[in-house]
Amino acid sequence: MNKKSVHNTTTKVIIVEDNQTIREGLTLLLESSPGLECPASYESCEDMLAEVETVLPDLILMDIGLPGMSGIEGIRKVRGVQPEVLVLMLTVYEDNEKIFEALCAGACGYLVKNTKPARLIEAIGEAVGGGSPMTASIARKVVGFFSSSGKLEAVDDVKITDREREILSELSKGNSYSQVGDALFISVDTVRYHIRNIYRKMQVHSQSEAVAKAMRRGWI
Amino acid sequence: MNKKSVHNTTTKVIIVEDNQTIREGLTLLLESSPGLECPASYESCEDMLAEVETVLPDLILMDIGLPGMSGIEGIRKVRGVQPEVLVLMLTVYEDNEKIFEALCAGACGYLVKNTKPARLIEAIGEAVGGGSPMTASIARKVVGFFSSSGKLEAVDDVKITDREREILSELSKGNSYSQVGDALFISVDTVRYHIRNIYRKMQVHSQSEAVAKAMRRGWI
DNA sequence: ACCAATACGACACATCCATGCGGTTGATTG
DNA sequence: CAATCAACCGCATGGATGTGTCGTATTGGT
Repeated sequence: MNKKSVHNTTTKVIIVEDNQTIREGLTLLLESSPGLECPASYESCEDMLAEVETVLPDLILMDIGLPGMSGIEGIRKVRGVQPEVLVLMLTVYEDNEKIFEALCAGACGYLVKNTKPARLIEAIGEAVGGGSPMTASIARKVVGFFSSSGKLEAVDDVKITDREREILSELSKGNSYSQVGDALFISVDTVRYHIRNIYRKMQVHSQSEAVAKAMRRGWI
Repeated sequence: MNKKSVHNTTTKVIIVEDNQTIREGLTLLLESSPGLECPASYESCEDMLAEVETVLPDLILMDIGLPGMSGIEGIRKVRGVQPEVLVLMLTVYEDNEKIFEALCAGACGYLVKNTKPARLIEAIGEAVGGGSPMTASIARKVVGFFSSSGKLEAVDDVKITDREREILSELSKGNSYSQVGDALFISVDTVRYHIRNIYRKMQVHSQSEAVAKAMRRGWI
């Protein structure tokens, strides 16, 4: 929580958007909305980053396709110096890659540029209130990421036992067979036994391959 | 797209909820909403699964804490037989684990039980329309998952070279030193050389540990 | 011109791994 | 009760790995 927001009730929103028309339109919209103010707007992340520590915004409306530093990189940079600031993407990109890059970088919401003014104001309120505004289709993509990762790497019908998972986990920590045996209170030969079964089930022939595959499948 | 939904404009919503009062209240709400119908409701996943293939619902309102099979397991089961069906969670649980399990299992949205009737009806429309309705705080948790995974594992200042990354990648595919050498057109001993450097930089002493660590750091 | 970093190559050797074979025990399930 | 399965244990062996030490070549930077 920064000092400014304690002392006033308005939410400071700044804009990073290279298109001047859009930028000015947004500024007007924000300024005409009760509870919001727009103390500054920028046409590049570099400009924004130069001032962000004096302006201390509560929320940043961020474009992606910008001259110089991309909006994605801008998120990382600004959250490096102002970890509490909220970043709301407002862009034309609706492809998975951009969406996930932005969210991984720390954006708290993602809107597309044809969003109606009223919805945008509402979304800013949502973000400030602890939510993550997204368009319907983007929300579905985000949620869909989990159900696809739930399937993970189309597991070809193999199941691994708890014990085998433990063994793999120990191997991934760099333990040798005998160390794994000590850790799990079994003999080296039993470790071998389990690893044989793991290799057979996963159709691999080395520790590294087994560990890598297991990690991609979310087993360890 | 199932046959039924082609021939009528109403959305079939069924309910799985063990509390009779809530179940009946929801049924009334759905039936009184234009465009929605509620042909059936169940107090357990088992009951629902027995009829779902004849009822052919468009959407399922699903609780989690149920007698017998949990709602989470119910999602997996029902999507096994009806992959197109939408599942909207309606539960009291708001902890990360339940949320992510449900989404991984294939739920398309997640609401909590104190949701207002009007919002619930709206959410059903959103889900049918290709969205993923969630409460604000749950949306933030979902998005927060990405930003935390984006950080990966705090890297203790080490960098590996492109060549070293290639080597690790080959090892993770299960290739032996000589196979890696063949793949990258270098000798086995050079592979050894690179692996020595990798081990030194990462402070590990086995392939598995190196591969696991590299994957957690997003290097491969 | 020199230094540091990177990539490449070679030899040696103790240890570890992958895989073959053979077993026993207990719990679950048809 | 027989069958299955997970977990447990042992032994043998060729080949792979981890680590030591020694080189050369190229490249980018001060």
